[in-house]
Amino acid sequence: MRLEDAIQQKNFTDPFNKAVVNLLYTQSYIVSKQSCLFRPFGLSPEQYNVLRILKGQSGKPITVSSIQDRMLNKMSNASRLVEKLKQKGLVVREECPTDRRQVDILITDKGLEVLKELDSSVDSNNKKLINLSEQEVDQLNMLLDKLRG
Amino acid sequence: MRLEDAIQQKNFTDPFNKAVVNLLYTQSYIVSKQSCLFRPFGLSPEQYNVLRILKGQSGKPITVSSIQDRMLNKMSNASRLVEKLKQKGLVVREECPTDRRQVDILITDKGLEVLKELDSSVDSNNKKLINLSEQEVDQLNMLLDKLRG
DNA sequence: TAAGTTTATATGTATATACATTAAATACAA
DNA sequence: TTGTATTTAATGTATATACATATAAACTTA
Repeated sequence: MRLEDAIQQKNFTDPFNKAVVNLLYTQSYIVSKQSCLFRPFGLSPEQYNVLRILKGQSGKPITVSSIQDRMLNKMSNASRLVEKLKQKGLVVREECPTDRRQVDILITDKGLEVLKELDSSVDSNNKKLINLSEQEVDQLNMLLDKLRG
Repeated sequence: MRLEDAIQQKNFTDPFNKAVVNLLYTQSYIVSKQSCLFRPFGLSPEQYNVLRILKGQSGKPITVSSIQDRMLNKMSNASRLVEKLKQKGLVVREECPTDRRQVDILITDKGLEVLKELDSSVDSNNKKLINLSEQEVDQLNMLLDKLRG
C-alpha cells in the first residue's frame, strides 16, 4: 500500500522526505506486528534484541556499554533493560575482573530457552511481514545499508 | 555501512530477518538525527508529525481519531499528544457540532509559524540523512510501499 | 422509545525512552 | 604520587508509549 494512501497525505516535498516518513511508518508497522509474539514472554522488542545479542556472544560475557552500542535503539537505557531481564532470570550480572567499573552480562539457560521458543516464530513472522521477493529484499537491505552513509 | 558492522552481528538467518532488523535500526538512526531539530521547539517527532497533519488540512478541522489513524506510530496516544500541543498554544480544540463525542482539532497561527521555521531545515536535513541517489530513493520508497502488503 | 451496542475521547497505570546527573573506578599528566 | 580528567554504570526525572478501562454520546433494534 502506498504511503500516501496509508497516512492519507497527498504528496511529499521530495522523495527523500517521503523516504524518511516511509521508514518511520514501516518501523511502526513492524513493531506492532511483532509485539504479539513477545507479549506472552513479557518481553519488549528491545529486550528480545538484547537477548539475541547475548546469545550471539555464545558464552562470552559482554559489558553493559557494549550492549548499548549494539542495541537497535541507541537512546534506550541498557542498564535498566538488563535489570529487567535479570529480574526475569534471563541474564546474570558479574563484576568484570579486569575493570571493576564494568559489569559483565551473560544469558542464562532460561534466557536461551526463551529464545529457543521465540526464534522460529519470530523468523517465520518476519518472513510474512516482508512482502517482497528474495531479490527485492536483498535490494532493500543494500539500500538501507547505503542510505545511512 | 553494513548493518552487520553497525551492530556487530556476523550474520542473519535470512535476508528477511536482516531486513526487519535493518528497518528498526534505520528508524533509530533517523529519529536520533532528527531530534536535535525539534528540541529547540520542545516538540517530539510525533508531535511534529501531528502538526504536519493539521497543516495538511489547510484549515479544515480534523477529529482526534482521524489524527490517530494518520499518525506514524499507531500505538501512541493522539488525545494526550493533542493536549500537549494545546498547552503549547499550537492547536485548539473545538467541540464537533454534528457529533458531540468528537473533538475537532485545528492548528493555530503559532503552530503554523513553528512549522514554517522547522520545515525547511527538516527537509534539507532529511535529504542529508538519506545518502542515496534520486533513482535509489525512488526504488526504496517503492520497496517500502510494497513490503507492507 | 428503552435497552443494549458501538463509537469517540479521556484517563489510569505500568513500563519505556530521553536526557541529565551522580558515583565509583581507572587513566593520565604534572 | 597527587590531582584532574575520563570512563562505566546506575539513578533521577520528565515525558512518551502501550494497553486497559471509563465515560459520554450516538446508533441499533426490538
